[in-house]
Amino acid sequence: MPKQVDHRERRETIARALWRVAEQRGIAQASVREVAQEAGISHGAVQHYFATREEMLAFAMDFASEQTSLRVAEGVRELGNPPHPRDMLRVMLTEMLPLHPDARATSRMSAAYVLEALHSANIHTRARDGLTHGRDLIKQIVRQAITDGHISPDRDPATETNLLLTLTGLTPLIELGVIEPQEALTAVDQHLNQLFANKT
Amino acid sequence: MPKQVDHRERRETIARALWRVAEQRGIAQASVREVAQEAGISHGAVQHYFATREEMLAFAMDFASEQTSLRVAEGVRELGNPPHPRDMLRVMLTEMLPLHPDARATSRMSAAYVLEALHSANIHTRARDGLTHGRDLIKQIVRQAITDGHISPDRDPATETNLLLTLTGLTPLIELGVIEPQEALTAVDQHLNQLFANKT
DNA sequence: GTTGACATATTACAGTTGACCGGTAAAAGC
DNA sequence: GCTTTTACCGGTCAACTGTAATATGTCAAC
Repeated sequence: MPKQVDHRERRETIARALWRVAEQRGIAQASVREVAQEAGISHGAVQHYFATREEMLAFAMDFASEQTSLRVAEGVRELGNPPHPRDMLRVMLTEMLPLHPDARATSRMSAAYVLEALHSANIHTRARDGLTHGRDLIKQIVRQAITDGHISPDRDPATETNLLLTLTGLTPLIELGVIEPQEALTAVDQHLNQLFANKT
Repeated sequence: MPKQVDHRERRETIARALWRVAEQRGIAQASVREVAQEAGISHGAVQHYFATREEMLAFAMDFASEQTSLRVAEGVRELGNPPHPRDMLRVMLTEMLPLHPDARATSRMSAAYVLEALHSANIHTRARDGLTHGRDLIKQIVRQAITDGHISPDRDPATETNLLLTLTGLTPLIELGVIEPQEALTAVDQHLNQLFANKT
């Protein structure tokens, strides 16, 4: 057997280097050479792990989604047992917003992901499936919360789910410094207050 | 006097060509040459109107914001007199969402604008100021609506304004086909219902 | 019809890009 | 020792980029 390296780990290292370049200089500047330099390896090495730049970008984007999911899972695990649906939704939303360094990196990759999806059939499918999956998770929580009497049965699960996802629209306001992180949290809590109004 | 050309109009023509390229192939593909070809002129002509590519992009983005404002103003003008604050907010929000071709073009430019602002101090300032201005307009409407008794005085104008702006977060869901335009409108109306609950 | 100002087109240049390829080093099996 | 497989490097090439310099076209005033 030849010299062995954890392929997956290498790719993740390169992906994180790409995140840093994208965060500081934009996705457009994330060339193979630039990312290689950021990762401290030769551009030939990057090519060894990613046949094309497109493949590298796609992996870095999927990796960002994956890491976000892991952070959410971690946050939910720290909640009481069983966790209150309101707290679960709050964790999900706050981890999707750029409120701390890790979340900011993945948030920016997600933004670039969506923009790229608009003119790349390949990425479009993956982004859509990912979003649909996340939406279904939230919808299930909302449905269960209605069943358990935490949310008024008058509410339409689908519409309320869309409105919850909509809170990620705070991202541009935070990123551009139009509002403070604290104001974003206030807005999230206010929305959740309304959703869980007059209930436990 | 020499042959005269409406400078502003030419720049807008080029900007619209840039929109088309950006919409179909992404901002990254919006090179001087590509835009020139889309506009049906030589790339030298584009240079005549925009010294640099960056200047061209900045103009196209500002032009998009401007056109959105014009569409909003037009929509508000078509309302009753005096217009109900709820209707005004609805027009603003629906014109910012990619629900028809013009709005989609400007929406995509806005998205690219924000992404670009994250690593360009120049654009950052302009994007932030533009967003802050729009936010102040909405906040003023919310304040007035509270004064006029359309919205409960229990609501905090700043937070409610942030939540209204947040509805632009429906954009990715619409663009990726996760939800239908009709569902987006339902969500907007549901949010406005809650905001104007128990009031006229 | 000459001039001057501006619009547009052409060409050139230097730099960067992604992709490709040959070569080398290292590790493991034979 | 030899071969095979994997990891990595560095160079090369064609294509494309933004931009500058230059040339040509156009039209109105004098």
